[in-house]
Amino acid sequence: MSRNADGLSIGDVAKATGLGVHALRFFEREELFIRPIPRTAGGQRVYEPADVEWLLLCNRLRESGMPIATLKRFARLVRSGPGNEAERLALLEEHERTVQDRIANLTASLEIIHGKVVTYRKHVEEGTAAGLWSPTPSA
Amino acid sequence: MSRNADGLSIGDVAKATGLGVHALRFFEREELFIRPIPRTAGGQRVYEPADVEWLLLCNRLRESGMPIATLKRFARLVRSGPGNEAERLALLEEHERTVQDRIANLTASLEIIHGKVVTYRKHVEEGTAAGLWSPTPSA
DNA sequence: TTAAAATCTAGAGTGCGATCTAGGTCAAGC
DNA sequence: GCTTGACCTAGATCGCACTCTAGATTTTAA
Repeated sequence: MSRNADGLSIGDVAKATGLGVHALRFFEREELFIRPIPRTAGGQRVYEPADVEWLLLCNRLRESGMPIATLKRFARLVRSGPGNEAERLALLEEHERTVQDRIANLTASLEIIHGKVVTYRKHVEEGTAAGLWSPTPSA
Repeated sequence: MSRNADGLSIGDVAKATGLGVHALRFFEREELFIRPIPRTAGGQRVYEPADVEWLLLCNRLRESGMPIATLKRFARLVRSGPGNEAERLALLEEHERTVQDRIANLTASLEIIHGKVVTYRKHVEEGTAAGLWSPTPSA
């Protein structure tokens, strides 16, 4: 489908990134691309593979919890070209720390959840009730 | 603050759980407690320590991504008393898998982000530009 | 050539999870 | 007794990130 010679339609990009055409138009309105997306004579967007690559990174950043506002700052830095690499680095390092913290926090929660699972498993297998929640706490 | 003999005010519980009085009232409307919270003659909520313990677990479950709807199902199971431990276990096991997946996914994203960080760090230190995003992808 | 599928814009709507507002009532300390 | 701060209800509002609608236009395939 779509356009010749590396020209990708919005539908192609949606398929390649999992993002959905509405989301892609939303991304453009929010200035999350690293360049203005050109149009055909008829006004339809023409992407290229590098846009897809960028969107795949965006997906990773979003999945790892980066807010749109931060992604927008990063896109703006990239869009404005060479010379601000230290700023881009600082932004990515900050996000890296955030993700590390998030993983640590999730791991801590996981241990607690796993503890509950073990307790319930033992109870279900053996018929004891120690350590389980009862509907009337102390009263 | 508060009431005598283990009776905790909503403000006490807010402090103890970090949840905020609005959130606590919201939780009650949503039936996320494991028992009906009693009131003073004047109509003010009276919590006890076991409610705080429950809320701390709720915090862990929420932080680890459990939706309110699922938490509500879990609370309903606990509220309805002994006999459904196998269901509670199934719910917790399912959530445990979800959290494990989430950690794996975050870890994968972290590796990619770290790769970018390393690339940018090298660039900033050495002044090369290989592997960095430029504003006009291929054109 | 023409029908069907994809795309366009601007703007409204959705879902989640709180969070706040308004207009009071209750309770603790001086 | 009175002030001050905490608390009450019901319902509105918010922030985020999409997601969809409507109605028109463009593109592709038969």
